[in-house]
Amino acid sequence: MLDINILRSNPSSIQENLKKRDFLFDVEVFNKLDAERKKNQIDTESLQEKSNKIAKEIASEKDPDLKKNKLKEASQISSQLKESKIKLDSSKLHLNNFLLEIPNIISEDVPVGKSENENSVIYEKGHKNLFNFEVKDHQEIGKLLDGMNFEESVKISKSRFVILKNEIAKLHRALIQYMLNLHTKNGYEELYVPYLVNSESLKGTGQLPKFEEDLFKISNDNMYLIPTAEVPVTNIHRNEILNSEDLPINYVAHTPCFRSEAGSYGKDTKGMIRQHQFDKIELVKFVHPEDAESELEKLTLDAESILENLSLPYRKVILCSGDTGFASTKTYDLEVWFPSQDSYREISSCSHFSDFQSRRMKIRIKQSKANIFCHTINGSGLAVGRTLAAILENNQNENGSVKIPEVLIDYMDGSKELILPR
RNA sequence: GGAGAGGUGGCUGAGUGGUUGAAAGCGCUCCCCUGCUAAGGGAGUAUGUGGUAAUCCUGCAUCGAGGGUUCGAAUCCCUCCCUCUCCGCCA
Repeated sequence: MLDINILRSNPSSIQENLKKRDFLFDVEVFNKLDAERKKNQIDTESLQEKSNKIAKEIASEKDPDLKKNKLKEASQISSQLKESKIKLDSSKLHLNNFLLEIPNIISEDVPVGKSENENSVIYEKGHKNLFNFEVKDHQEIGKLLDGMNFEESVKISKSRFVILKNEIAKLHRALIQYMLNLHTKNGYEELYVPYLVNSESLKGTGQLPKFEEDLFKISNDNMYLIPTAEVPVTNIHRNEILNSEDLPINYVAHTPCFRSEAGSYGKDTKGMIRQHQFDKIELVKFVHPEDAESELEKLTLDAESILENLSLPYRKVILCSGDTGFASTKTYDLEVWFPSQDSYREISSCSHFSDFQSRRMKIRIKQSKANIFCHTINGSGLAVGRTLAAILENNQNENGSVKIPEVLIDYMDGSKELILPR
């Protein structure tokens, strides 16, 4: 949610900025809604004042006749007040709904563009293996190793789920352990959090009200499966006033993530790239606004360190304005190399939300004068399923066996290679 | 799931229809006094949102959340959420 005071004082700059997203901020509609709200609020509050005053007078009025008159008057005010409140509530609701649908403003250093084609690569890192044989994709390797099954999961669930087995299931687990250990060593506090959250939490981080169709909702309760650990972790401090000496707060959490993937029916139908359920390690920071830029860089580096240590080739991309998410002011994507697709694919998305989320969630920083909203930053560190798939593809041998990255060998009880079953 | 008790400011804790945004204590901040320390005295100490250019002034709201009754609700009624105790069930 944007600062309503800026919308009032400088609507054209906001409008200009949001054009970069192809979002039309309708100033006229806004002004109309805000003026309506203002009028109703002033009306209601002055009636309320009158009502409060006369109620006090009644309490101390001794003369029975005067008291009777005042009661009559008070009764009239009260019914006017009731009507006025109804109007006020409705105008507040309209204004609020309007505000909730406005995306965050785009940071000045974000390139302007319409779609992901206009994202710009900052750098590429790591060595792409030059395979002297025809590379297999990860699902084929998974099958050869008897570690990945997409048919059984359809039977027990539906498409876009996977069953991992044996050494691949273990590698999946090893990745989680490894990532959590590295991040906690780098100063992130580890959390275990609920996978079901209420709608307030989703509103706080920005998934609701706009993106309900991307979520799985529990039918017998007003709860949703989390689409990312960002939701429970960021909402930990909802409605809180933080002490500035406690900042930055750094959290890391591993959770499964559930996404309906509505609207992506044709995309990535094979393999583990796009699933309804996947595991992810999420990094979340609560920071002072002044530190936000540098903290985003830090967090992105922390996510990158996993890719580096796993020796996976990747690149860092800054998303253009049109591809930057609703709540974000600036986003870096980390994309890992998939040799079977001859392309890079997103494996982490590191975003600075400025005070967009904290304003919705009312997360403030204690100041001597007026409290300010803190800034939130988060990113994957990393998506586990995609990391697994990337290792299988990048580390494959001709027969389908796979070299285990050095740093994971201990986590695999000393195994250096995933070998084909006999 | 059943029975009962309860949710008040940073904390403890009064308050059962009318100057209660809220007593008192603790904590915290500032000032005074006391040649250190200890003790004492005084003042202040929530959040949000309006009117405003304004940290001055001032209105309104907030005693778990949302409704209702009433001229007036922290106090009465309803629904929901949460906490505690006992019982049942259970990874």
